[in-house]
Amino acid sequence: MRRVTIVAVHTLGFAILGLLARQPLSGYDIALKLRRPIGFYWTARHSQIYPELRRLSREGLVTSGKPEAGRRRRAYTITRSGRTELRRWLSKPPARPEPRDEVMLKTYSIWMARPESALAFYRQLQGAHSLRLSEYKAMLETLELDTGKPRAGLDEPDFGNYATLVLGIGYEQAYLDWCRWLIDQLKGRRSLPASKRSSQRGKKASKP
Amino acid sequence: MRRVTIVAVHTLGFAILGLLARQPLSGYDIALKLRRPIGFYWTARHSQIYPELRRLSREGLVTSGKPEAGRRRRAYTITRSGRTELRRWLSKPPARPEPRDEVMLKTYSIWMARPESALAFYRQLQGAHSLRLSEYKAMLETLELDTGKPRAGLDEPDFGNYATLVLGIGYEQAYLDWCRWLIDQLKGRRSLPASKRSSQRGKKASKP
DNA sequence: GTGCGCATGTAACTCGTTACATGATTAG
DNA sequence: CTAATCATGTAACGAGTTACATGCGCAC
Repeated sequence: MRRVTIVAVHTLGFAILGLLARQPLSGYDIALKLRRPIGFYWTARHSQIYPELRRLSREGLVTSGKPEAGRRRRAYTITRSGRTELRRWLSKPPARPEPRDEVMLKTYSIWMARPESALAFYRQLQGAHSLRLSEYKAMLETLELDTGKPRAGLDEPDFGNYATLVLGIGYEQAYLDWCRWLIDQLKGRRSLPASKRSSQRGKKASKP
Repeated sequence: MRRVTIVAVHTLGFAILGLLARQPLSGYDIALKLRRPIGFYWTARHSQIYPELRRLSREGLVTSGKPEAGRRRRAYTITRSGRTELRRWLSKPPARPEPRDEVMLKTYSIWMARPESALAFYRQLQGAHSLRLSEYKAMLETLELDTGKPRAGLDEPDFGNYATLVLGIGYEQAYLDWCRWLIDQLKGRRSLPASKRSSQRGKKASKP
């Protein structure tokens, strides 16, 4: 006999389940992981995490033992049904994201700006993204067996880290290409956008 | 004599000012523009827009005449100080965005998924982004003088549209590269990530 | 013994969404 | 005349942030 329970879990709940599927953690630990590495694509403060953990616990998706001997710390563990719910969520088509990109919004009005201040703005942006790119690359290297080859198999947690980093790097590279192009434009040099320079960009991606 | 007024405008307020800097619009028109084209990087419902317009009006950044003859419609116009505020905002470094990327969050846990459902998931994603890319490309073409050359000058509104589209296209291309790579991985074909296939990707961006 | 990092909790507020509500104009 | 679109407004709710608050354990 199978009990059909309607469980409504927030996205944050799944972020937490995704962490606990790898190892048991306390609320405090989760807060740390939600800064780095997950913080690159999802964040939450502890003021959200503790209530969410209690909710997950109420739903039976995680369990918490008693606080550790002599410590206040209380570790949470994912349950069988927690894993099931997580897996179900993984294959559900994502909610279309509400776009909130302040840089794009500013760029839409770039024609209003004084060229010198625009130049300063986009140079600063370029610096920030370039830093972010090196950070990602360094993290990727530690997960690589060989250049471009993940050390982990498809069913190992590290493959998740690897795959997200690959997108992050692609995204940052595209962003930097764009910064360079735009800065050139602002300086009066009318170069081609990166995406137009080579006609086979991306075309041979799956058939090397 | 110069009055120094501390004006606190929401990001949405600047989105609206950015639109009104191009032409006078009613609240209704703004709601439409905030679906497309601005909707690609910022959105708002009319329930936010009307109150925000009244706030901007109170601050003296926009003015609204009487409703048009016999119509309910009321058009808003940006003021001189509205333009000044907008320009000031443009060069201010952007607030670091709170990342909320559900797809990345799922990918982080991809090792938990059944390969077939993961495959279906990322194929669907690929389709959606591929559609988005063609949409961007079609929009870009209408703004192009010649392939890769904007019709508009740096100080014309259309340059803003052009620049945002260039990033959008770069981003979607990177996203599609990643989808292809990941799908290959899931199928057991261990191809190189797009970013590793050619070592000069992006390097010659500003010096063709 | 004191200050820092661990560890958890809650209240107030903000921004944004959904839903409810109304009325005018126009196309068929 | 009637339905769709234009046009505006507000209330209730939800998710997330900032700020306030507490207490333990350990290193100096």
